[in-house]
This record gives sequence, structure tokens and C-alpha cells, in this order.
Amino acid sequence: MTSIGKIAQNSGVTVEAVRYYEKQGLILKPDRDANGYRRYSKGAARQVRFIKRAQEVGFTLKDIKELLSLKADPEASCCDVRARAERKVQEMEDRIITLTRMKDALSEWVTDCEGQGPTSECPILDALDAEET
Amino acid sequence: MTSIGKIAQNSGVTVEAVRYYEKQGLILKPDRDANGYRRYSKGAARQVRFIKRAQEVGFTLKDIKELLSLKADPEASCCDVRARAERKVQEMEDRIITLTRMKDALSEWVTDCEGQGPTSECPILDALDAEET
DNA sequence: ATTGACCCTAAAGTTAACTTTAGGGTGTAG
DNA sequence: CTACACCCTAAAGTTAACTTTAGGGTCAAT
Repeated sequence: MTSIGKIAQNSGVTVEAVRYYEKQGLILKPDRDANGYRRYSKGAARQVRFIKRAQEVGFTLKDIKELLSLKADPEASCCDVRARAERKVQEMEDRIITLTRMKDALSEWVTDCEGQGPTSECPILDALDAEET
Repeated sequence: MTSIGKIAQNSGVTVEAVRYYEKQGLILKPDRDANGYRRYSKGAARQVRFIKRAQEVGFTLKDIKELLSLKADPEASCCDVRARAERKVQEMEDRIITLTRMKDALSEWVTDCEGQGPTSECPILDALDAEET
């Protein structure tokens, strides 16, 4: 039985974040003791860490809420979880491809640039300003 | 001399976006004709396309504003532009690395998952819930 | 008895880049 | 003359995931 402060500390988030997760229905509402303070069971920090770890691999809080529903649902299949994970992997691949394309375009222009002379003769600005696509 | 609608169309953004860029100081305030309508010179669409293209390679509007200052400044050197571009490339590389790491972790878990059985035995959920780091 | 560390709530603020809304003129084609 | 497309402004809304603020209780120690 610990306080919200300890839970936060043990899971590497702020106290406000823990309250926020509670409000969003991502963690169970804990009991309160006489003074109204939240009183958490030992496993609570683990729930928060689940959230954090899921975020770290790219899930949004909305995704995580779904994942938690599946986790809690005895009817749900592992397949459902897998499908979501695959979709997320795909999204991340797409983001990576886009970012890489952007980066490559920009770094090519950087290569063209000697870094000398006034901006009026800058190949980077020229590229951005070019008439064609 | 064209209307804001044409400018928007010719540069692939909305009318509201053009007005927004103006408010942010990214494009010059155009003259107005008798009825108060904005009246743009021919080159205005090009300014907007500069913005779009810069966004497409990863610059934020804030970055773009800086770039435009450099562009307009006869004292400024191409070197300043290049430095910003290099910084941006670095940022994008960092994002790509992070995203790739995330994606790899998740897709490894996906590989572990047969997609069968209840969620209580799902390797993906297990991985997210694991005790260690 | 007061300091300081914690706890509480509800509501507003943050960031980016727009979009939407509300309320209203303008110009022209039929 | 009346639709209808276009133009105007200012202000609020959008999204995500929190953080900050404002205003207050609680509790152990000094």
C-alpha cells in the first residue's frame, strides 16, 4: 500500500501523469484512505510501467486503452493484440520512410552547399525556391 | 495580380492557410484593393510554395521564418543556412533512429506471437508487462 | 505552532499548424 | 433581384499527453 508519490517515482512518471492516467481510465481507480489520499496496491506501479513501455514502442494512450481492454477480456484473442501491433509497426515503417526521404532530400542540398557566399547564392535556398516540383 | 483564392490554389494550400502565413509573418502583407480584398503579385504563390517545400523537408514554420530572414539579409551567409539545414538533418536522423528502435522492438514481439490463444498468454502483452527493463 | 513535504480538485495552459465558426460584405450571372 | 461563389475579421476549436495554476487540506517534525 503506497502513495501516489511512490507510484510515480517507481514508474518514472510524475504524480500528475498518474492522476491523468486514472482520469483517462488507463489505470484502475485506487481506494482512498480516510483523508482522501489515493492508496495503491503493490501492483499499481506495474500498470503504469505497462503504459510507459507501450508508449515507448509507439502506442498512443488511445491504443493502450484498447490493448488494456483486450488484456482484460477473456474472450479476446492474442490475435487481436497482434493485429494492432502489426498495424503500429506498419505505421512506424511509413513514418520512417517519409522521414528518411525528407532527410535525404535535405542532406543532398546540404552537400551541394559550400557554406560560402551570401544567402542570395545559397543552393539550399535555391532548391527550396525552385520553380519546378 | 491575383486573389487569395488563386494563390491558394496555385500553391496547394487553403485560403485560410495563406492568411495564417501572413499573420505569422511568413509572407508579405499584400496590398488591398478598394473592397479590402487582398491583391497579390505574381510572385506570391512562389513564396507560399517555398514554405510548403521547406515543410516537406522537415522545417517547422519557425525554422522557415528564420530561413526567410537569412534569405532577406544581405549580410547573412549561406553558411548560416547550411548550419540550420545540417541541424535539421541531424534531428531527423535522431528521430529515425528512435523510431527504428521502437519499430524493431515491437516487430520482434510480433514475431514471437503466434496470434493464437487468449490474451492472457499473449507474448506481446507479456513483453509490455515484464518485470525487468 | 509553524515549516515543509505531500496530498486533493477542477480548470486552464502548452505546442504546432492550421481549421472552424460566427457574422458579415462583394461581385456577377441569370 | 437574388443566388452563389468569394472575400473579410476575430476568436475559438483541434489533437496528444500532459503540465501548470489556483486554492486548499494533511501530517511528521521542530
